[in-house]
Amino acid sequence: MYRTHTCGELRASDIGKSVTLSGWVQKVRDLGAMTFVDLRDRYGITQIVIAENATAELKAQAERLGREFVVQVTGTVLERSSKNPKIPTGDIEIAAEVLNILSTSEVPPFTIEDNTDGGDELRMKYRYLDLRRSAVRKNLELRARMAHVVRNYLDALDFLEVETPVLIKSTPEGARDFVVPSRMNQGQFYALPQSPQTFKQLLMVAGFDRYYQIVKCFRDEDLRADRQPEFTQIDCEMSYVDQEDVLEVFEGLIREMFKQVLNVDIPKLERMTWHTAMEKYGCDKPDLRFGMEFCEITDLVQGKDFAVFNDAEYIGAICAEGCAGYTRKQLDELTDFVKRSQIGAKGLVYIKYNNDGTIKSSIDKFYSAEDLKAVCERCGAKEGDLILVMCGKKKKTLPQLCELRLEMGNRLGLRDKSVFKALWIVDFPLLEWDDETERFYAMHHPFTAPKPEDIYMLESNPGAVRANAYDMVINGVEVGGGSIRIHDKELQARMFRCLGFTQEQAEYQFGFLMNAFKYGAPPHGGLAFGFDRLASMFAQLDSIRDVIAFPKNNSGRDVMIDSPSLIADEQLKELAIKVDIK
RNA sequence: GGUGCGUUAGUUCAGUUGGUUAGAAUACAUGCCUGUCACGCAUGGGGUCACGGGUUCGAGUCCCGUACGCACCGCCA
Repeated sequence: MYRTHTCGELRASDIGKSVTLSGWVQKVRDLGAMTFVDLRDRYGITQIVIAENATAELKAQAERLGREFVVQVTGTVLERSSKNPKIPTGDIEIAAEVLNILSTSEVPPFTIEDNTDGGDELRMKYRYLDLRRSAVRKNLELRARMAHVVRNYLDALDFLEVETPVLIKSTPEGARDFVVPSRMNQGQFYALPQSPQTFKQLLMVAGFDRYYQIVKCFRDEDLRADRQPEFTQIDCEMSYVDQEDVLEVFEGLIREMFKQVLNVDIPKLERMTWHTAMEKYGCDKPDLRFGMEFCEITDLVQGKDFAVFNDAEYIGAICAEGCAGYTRKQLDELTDFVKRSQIGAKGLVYIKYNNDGTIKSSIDKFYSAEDLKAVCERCGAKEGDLILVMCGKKKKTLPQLCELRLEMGNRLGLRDKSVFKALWIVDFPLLEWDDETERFYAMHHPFTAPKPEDIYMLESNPGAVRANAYDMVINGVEVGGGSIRIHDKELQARMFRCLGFTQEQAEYQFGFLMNAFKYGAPPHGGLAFGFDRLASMFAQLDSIRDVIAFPKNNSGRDVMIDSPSLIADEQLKELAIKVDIK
C-alpha cells in the first residue's frame, strides 16, 4: 500500500496514528540535527520530520532527497511543538520511521510554488510540472466543478448527452476548417467541426427533443488570449421551443453555475436589443459593470466653424465622472490611445466641466460656453466630469468610442473581476453585408431563423431583417450565443438563395440537412456556451490558457509535445499528398 | 498579412552617454546550524548577452534583417 492518507487530510485528531504518505518533495529544510521535509500531493502539504534520534539509515536517506523526488514515508502523527497556522495540516507532522524513494528528480527548470519564478514559455514547455502548482491545479478543479454543475442541471431537465462525430465535412462559410486527409479516399478530406451545429439539428429531427454535449470544437484561425484553435463548448439544442423558452432555460443554467460554484447570485438577465447595444455601447458585447453610455451630440455641435464636426456623420460623447482634473499628459495619453493603429481614430476632443462650473475644452475656439454647456447637459455631466468626444463615420466611430469607454473603465477601476453583470443581446440582424466580397453573410450562421414579422423583407431589404438570435454577454465577454433555427425546407432554401448559394452549392454542402427537413422537422433552437471563457471568467483570469490543461501558444503550437510537426514521407505517400512549402 | 513590446546565469530581471574582468535576487552545490515552514549563516560553480549582418578604434548597448515569445488589429458564420 503506497499510502493510508493523502498529504492534505491529517489533523490534530489523528495524533498518535501510524500513517503512510506518498507525494512529491516540495522542500527540504536541513537544520543540522533535524530535517524537515514538506511532502506535497494534489490535496495539500504535510510536514515530515527526521528527528535527531532517527536512525543513521533514515538520516542518510533524507540527505539524498531533492526537490520533486517522489517518496513514501511511514511514521507517526505528532503534534508540532511550533505550529503553522498557514496550512490546514499545520498542527501536526509525521515523525518518519521509513523513508522510501520511489522516484528521483532532476532539479526542475522553475520552482513549483504558487509564486513560481518560471515565465509562461517555460511553464508551457514543462506543463506537467506547471500543473503540479496549486494555482494551476485549482483552475482545472474549478473547471471540473463547473462541468459537473452543467451536467446535473441539464440532466435534471431531461437533456440527453450525445456525442457527435469529430471527422466531418468542410464548409467554406465561417471560420477556416482544420482538415484531415483520408487515406481510404485519396484526395479527399474530413474537416474537424467548428461546432456540432448541423448534427444537433439532425438530433432534433431524430426526435431527441433535448440534447447537450460538452464538446471540443476547432477553428483554424489566429489565436488570442481568449481564443484557442481547439476549445470547448457547452452545446445545447431543444425542440418545440421559442426564443423565450431557450433564454429561460440557459439563463437558469448560468445562474445555477454562479450559485453552485462561486456562491454568487445573478439577478434575472436584462435583455438588450443589438441595436440599443450598438447605439449605447458601440459593440454587441457591452460591459455593464459601469455606465458611461454614449451620447450622440451631432445635432448640438454641427453648424459652427469646426469643420471636423461639420464633416462628420456621427459625433458621440462619453462622460467620465470626476475626471475634469485630468492633466494635459493624461489627455494626450488618451489621444494616443485612440490614434493607435488598432483603433485608428483621427483625434479626441475633450470638454472639462470644472468643479467651479467653468468649462475648458480643446474646441473653445469654435464654441461658446453656452454651446459646450448644452453638450454637458445632454451627456448628463456634473461639475468635475470630463466629456470625451469622437466623430466620423458612424460605423467606425461607434467601435472606437467603445474602446475608449473600456479604457476609461480600466483607468477608473470600474471593471472589477469579482463583479459579474450578465445580459442577453437579442434581435441581431440576420445578415451582414461584406464590402470586400459584395454579398451578405449570415451574421450567426445560415440556419438561423429570421423573425417571422421580418421575413417579408428577406429579398427586398435583407439588411433590415432581424433574427431570432441571441448572445449571452457577461462583463463585456460573449460567453454564449444561439438562435431559433429554420425548420422549414422552403425557408431554408430561401435563406441559402439570399446568401448567394446556388441550388447546387446548397445541395452539395448542406443537402443532408435539407433532406432531413423533408421528413418532419420540429421547430427547434438552442445555443452554445464557450466553456473555456466561462471558466476563465469564474477564475477571474484574462486568458483561457490558464483553464486549459495543455494549451497552445500564440502560434498554435504545443511547445511541450512540439506539434504540429512534419510527418514521414511514407505517411504522405499513403495519403497521396505532396508538400509544397515556398 | 499588420502594429507594439520583449529575448542577458537553471530561472526572474538590472545593465546609465557605446568604453576595463557583464551584475542582483533566486535556484543549485558544499560546509555549519535542535523547531524550521520564503529557515538562517558561510563558501562556490554557473554567461555563444537569441541569430545574422552593419556602423565604430571599440557594440549587451546604435542601425537593418531573421527567428522566437506575449498583447492587439485583420481574421474568428
